[in-house]
Amino acid sequence: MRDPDVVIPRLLSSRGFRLTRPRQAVLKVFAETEGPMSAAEIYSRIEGHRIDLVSVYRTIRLLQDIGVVRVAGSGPGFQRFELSEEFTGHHHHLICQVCGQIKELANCMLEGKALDLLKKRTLRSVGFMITDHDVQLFGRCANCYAA
Amino acid sequence: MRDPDVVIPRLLSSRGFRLTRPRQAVLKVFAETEGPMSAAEIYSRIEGHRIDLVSVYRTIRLLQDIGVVRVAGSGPGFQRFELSEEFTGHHHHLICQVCGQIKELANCMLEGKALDLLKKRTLRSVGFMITDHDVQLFGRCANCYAA
DNA sequence: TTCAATGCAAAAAATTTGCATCCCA
DNA sequence: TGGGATGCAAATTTTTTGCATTGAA
Repeated sequence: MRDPDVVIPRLLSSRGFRLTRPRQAVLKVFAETEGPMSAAEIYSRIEGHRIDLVSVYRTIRLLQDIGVVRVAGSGPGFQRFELSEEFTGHHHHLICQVCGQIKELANCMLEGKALDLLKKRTLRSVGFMITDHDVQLFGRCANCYAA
Repeated sequence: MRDPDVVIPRLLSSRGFRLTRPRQAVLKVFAETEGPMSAAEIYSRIEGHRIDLVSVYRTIRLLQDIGVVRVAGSGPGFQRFELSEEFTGHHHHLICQVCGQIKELANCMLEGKALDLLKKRTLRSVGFMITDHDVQLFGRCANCYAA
C-alpha cells in the first residue's frame, strides 16, 4: 500500500500542478482520516480553517482528476470522498441508517471466482465491461443498535 | 412480486394519505420505468409536466417514508430513486462511468452463505447489524465500450 | 365541508464559476 | 517573475420550506 504523503505530492508536481498550502491542508486531512468525508467535513477538519471552502472543492476535484480520490457513498444531498484504493486498500463500507456514520470494512466477500464469472457473463450478455465495484452494507451501528 | 399500481394506492389510503393527481403521475412514472431516476428525470417523464417539481420532491419523500421507494445510486450532486425491492425484486446496478447510464442487474452474487457469515462476524466483532446491502458495478456500457 | 395537498415564491444547502490578487516553481 | 492557484463574491443546481388556495374524501 502506497503512502499518500509521498506519492501524491510527487504526482502533482510531475503533472505540473503546484503543492500549495490549501492543497497540503486537504491532503493532510485525507491522509490522517479513515473513511469517506464530505467537502464540509474536510473543511471543518482543517486546523484554523484559514483556507476557503472553494479551495477544498477545487482540490477534491483535482485529486479526483488525477485519480487519487474517489466518490464513496453519497449522503442525503451531498457526496463523500475518500483516497483511492491504492492508498486505502480494497474495502467497502458499513453505513448506519440511523445516525449516518460510515465505517470501513476490510474484507470483500465479492472478489474471486464469483466476480470473474459475473464479469464474463455480463460482457457477453449485455456488452457491459465491469472494471470496479462497490459494496455498501446498511444496518445499525453498535450505538444505534443498542438504543 | 407485488404490483405497485395496486399496492401503493391502497397503502396510501390506509395511512390516511390522499391519492392526488401529482401523486398518481409520479407513481405512474415509477411503475413504468426500470432503473433509478433523479427527481428531475421523474419530473421530465410526466406527460405535459403540468404538476410542480416541488410536488415530485414531496411525493418522493412520502413514498420513501412509507417504504415503497428507496435511494439507489446517487449521481454527481443529486440522488436517484427507485421502487423498493418488494416491487422490483432484489437486484443491483451496472453504472457506466462514461455516460452515467444505469442498468439493472438481476443476479445478486452476494446472497447466500458468504453474506450470512459476514453478517454474523460483523455483528460479533464491531456490533454492526447488517440488514441490507447494495452492490454497484462500475465500468463501460456497450456503447461507450465500443467508442 | 374540511383538512390534507398543491402551486408559487422564496429560502437553504451543495457546488461551481468569474475575476482581481497572490504566491509557488 | 510569470502563470497557475487562491479568495471573495456571486451564480448554479438540488432540495426544502412558508403560505394562501385548491381539491380529494
